Amino acid sequence: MIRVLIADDHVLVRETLGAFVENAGGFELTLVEDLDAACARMEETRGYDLVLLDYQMPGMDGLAGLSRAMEANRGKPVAMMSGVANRKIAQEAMEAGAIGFLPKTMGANSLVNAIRFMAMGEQFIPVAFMNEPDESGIDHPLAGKLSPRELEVLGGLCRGMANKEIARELDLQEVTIKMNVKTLCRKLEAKNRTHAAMIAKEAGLF
Amino acid sequence: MIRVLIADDHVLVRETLGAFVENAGGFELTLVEDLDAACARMEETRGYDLVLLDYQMPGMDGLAGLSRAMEANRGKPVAMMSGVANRKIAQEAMEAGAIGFLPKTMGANSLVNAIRFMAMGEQFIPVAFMNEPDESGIDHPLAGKLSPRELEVLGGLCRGMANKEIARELDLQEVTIKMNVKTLCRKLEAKNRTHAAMIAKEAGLF
DNA sequence: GTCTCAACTATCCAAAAGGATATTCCGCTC
DNA sequence: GAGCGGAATATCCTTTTGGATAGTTGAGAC
Repeated sequence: MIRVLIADDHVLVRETLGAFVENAGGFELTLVEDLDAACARMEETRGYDLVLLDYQMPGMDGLAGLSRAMEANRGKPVAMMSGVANRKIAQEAMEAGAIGFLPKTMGANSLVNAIRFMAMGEQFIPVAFMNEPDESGIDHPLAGKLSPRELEVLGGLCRGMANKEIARELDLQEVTIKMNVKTLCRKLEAKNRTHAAMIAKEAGLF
Repeated sequence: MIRVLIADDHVLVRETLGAFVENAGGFELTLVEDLDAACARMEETRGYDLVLLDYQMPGMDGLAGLSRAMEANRGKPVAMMSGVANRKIAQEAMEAGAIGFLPKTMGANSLVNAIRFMAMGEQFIPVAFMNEPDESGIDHPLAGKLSPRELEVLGGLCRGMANKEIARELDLQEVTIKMNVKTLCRKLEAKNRTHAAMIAKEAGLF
């Protein structure tokens, strides 16, 4: 029997999740509704084979709650789950020592397998979740602020072109490119063209 | 019963893997030793719930064999496994449509779970595998060619610093930095400092 | 010891980049 | 049509880069 503790403040989630896992067989389940209760149960029982924490739940306070739970569970696997969290949060959770991260969009059957997986000490994150387009990048905080022309020039910078070359390519005068570069640097808060190019690259613009 | 086909040219791997999966229960296993045999079995049986292919096996020819197997299995899950492949290959395999990628370093128990997972159509790659340092980056075709000093200077470039600033930081003369930049550009085949910085960034050096 | 090589330094020069200001041209609004 | 703002241009100037050539130093090879 795999001993699992699930902590989620939504009754609905807790119950349906619990029912599904129970039904799959081989699990001894405990359900609680906040972090305090979860830690208390861990202390009592000297740790579960796997603890599943909702990312946003009374007492969690982001990843601080994760650390608390990991301590209470005596180093045995603790995973996070969330209906809204994005890839970035998942990665931070893993770096903080979580054994896995489950988006609630996951199919219930897959979820049972994931639980088995993590209970035996294997890290787990759904591949689809890791590959989904990074939301923070969709509305590039940069691209919106730059004119089309400036984007073209920035593209030239990223290819290591000189102002003169960019000017030829865009059929403009060199001075104009200089201007563009200057405003680019201002908008991107870059010290110079090289810095601007790096910022663009960092943001994944090119 | 989950119907699984495992194709690997090493008898040892095939047998131990097979024994382990068989032992876990719930699987109907078929073992073959090359891609041709695998495809033949898929055609005969109208597809397995999951097909596991060794990355280097007679008939595979890299990822070409994967495509062939996916077709033969009528769109049902096909995964790759390998004892030597790195992250890059794994990603390519996933992009080519593999349902998962298993390094042979994986624990046998985890492996059984992974098979269950993939058989129900969920993508799977071990997190530890994805997070391991990218081998292609260890011996950066670049890093090896550059002296430690040049790497420091390149770091400065990537932060958009002027020669003078880098010189102050490294406690050298500006002319020296100029030299370093010049040789950097030569070694990286860059047109100028901006280009050099972009190449470094592209290679993941900073 | 001498030789060699790499890293650093020194001067000098030309080109590119960066910055300031003013002008023209165009499309827009009022 | 007057007024306005953005994009492109022109002129002028300073700083930074890029490049060539040559001299110094220190470590290691012979």
